[in-house]
Amino acid sequence: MAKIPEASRRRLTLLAALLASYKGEKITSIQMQKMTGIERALIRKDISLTGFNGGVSNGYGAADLLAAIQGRLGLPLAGQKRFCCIAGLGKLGAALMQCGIFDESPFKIVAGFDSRVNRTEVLSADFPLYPAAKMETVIPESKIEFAILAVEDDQARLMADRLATSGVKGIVNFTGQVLEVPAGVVVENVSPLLALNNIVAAMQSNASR
Amino acid sequence: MAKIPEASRRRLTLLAALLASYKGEKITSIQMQKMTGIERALIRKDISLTGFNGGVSNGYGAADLLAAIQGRLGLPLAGQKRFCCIAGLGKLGAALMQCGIFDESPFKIVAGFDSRVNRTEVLSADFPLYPAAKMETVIPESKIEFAILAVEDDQARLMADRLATSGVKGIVNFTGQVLEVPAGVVVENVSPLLALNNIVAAMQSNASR
DNA sequence: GCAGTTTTGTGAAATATTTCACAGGAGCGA
DNA sequence: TCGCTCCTGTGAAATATTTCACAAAACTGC
Repeated sequence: MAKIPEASRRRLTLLAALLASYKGEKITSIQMQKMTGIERALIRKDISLTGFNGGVSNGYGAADLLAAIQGRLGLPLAGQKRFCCIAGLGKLGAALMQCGIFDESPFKIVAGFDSRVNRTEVLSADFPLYPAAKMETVIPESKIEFAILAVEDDQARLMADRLATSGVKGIVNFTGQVLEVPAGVVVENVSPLLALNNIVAAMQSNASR
Repeated sequence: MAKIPEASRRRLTLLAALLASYKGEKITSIQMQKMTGIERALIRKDISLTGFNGGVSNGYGAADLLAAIQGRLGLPLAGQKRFCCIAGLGKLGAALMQCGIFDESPFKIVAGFDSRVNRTEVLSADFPLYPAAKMETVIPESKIEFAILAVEDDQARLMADRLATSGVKGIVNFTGQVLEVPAGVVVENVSPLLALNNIVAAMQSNASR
């Protein structure tokens, strides 16, 4: 089966998110266009990349379509657990670990790290918190695949290195730093500042159309 | 001047982030490739879209290149202030407003909103916090252009609507919901869950290459 | 069951993006 | 200054992506 281009992958993940919270039984490409802003012909092309073929002239079965996308992209299903850690337990890292965002998801946080011992001792969570020095042993032992990076900017690259060295395969990067990681490690940048800059750039571009 | 395609824009914003923290005077496309993973020919093409022409055979002047990218994309400079608000003052929203991430940036948070009055009264910040009912008046009055959306998923769409109606032009979406916004409003999705899904999808794709 | 309407799935055409490859400018060491 | 090296800037070629457009499939109302 051919590889799915990055742009299609991102659209499909977005569609999966949409479908996961969609309440109806059937959904058409027109409705999805309205909700996501993606051109409907493109939505159909993307869906065809998954091999799904259940959209029989009056829309797609939402649940089946979601399953097809998840299957083709290899997205984890609700029942599964894939292990994550949080690196950096400052305000933001602590909030991410406490806010319950991962509770219903297939991603489970099983460790937190901070280089300041007082953070790991003052905070509490329903998974263990370690000093950063333990990263290299805890990550492989706990089979941690992903990390949420929420350290201060000046530690970002060092920590990313250490996460990668420890075996982490994906990093959600909340810092403003651009991370240089070994091949095979995937970084997703979600820095609010970068996001705002992307928004400003998009606005300019729309304006001068 | 021609419009810059979205993919190029995103790469350029990333390069801008890279350059903003770059310590050297000169930088080559090869170094930038190493740090960002973007093919160097593509980096040069992207730079040429900005009209910058100062890369004289031994690399680009980092500061000049940064200025050129910022100028072409219309990114705000360090001295400027563009006003933002935070909608949703739960754990995550409160952390975002307190963690100081915007302090040195051209984005300034000037208001926080929550539909639960006790949140706006218990929390404190160096800008005012309002009940959500005040959004429609405060946003235009304070000339707020951007919002950080950190409400619970079940309120996400409603709040996004209200932000857009109030005149917000860009939303950084921390919720897991896909937002349907009027034309002219730009959404940047930074949900950690969506990010993790994107990472998983990318990993699969790299694996089966 | 039939005519009308809606929507999918998909080749083919139209665009857009990325990669290639190389001329030419600039630094460097002797 | 010369020869060597490194790097940019950019047409042209190679790919990839998106849009178009339409046949075929399935509901709807009568």
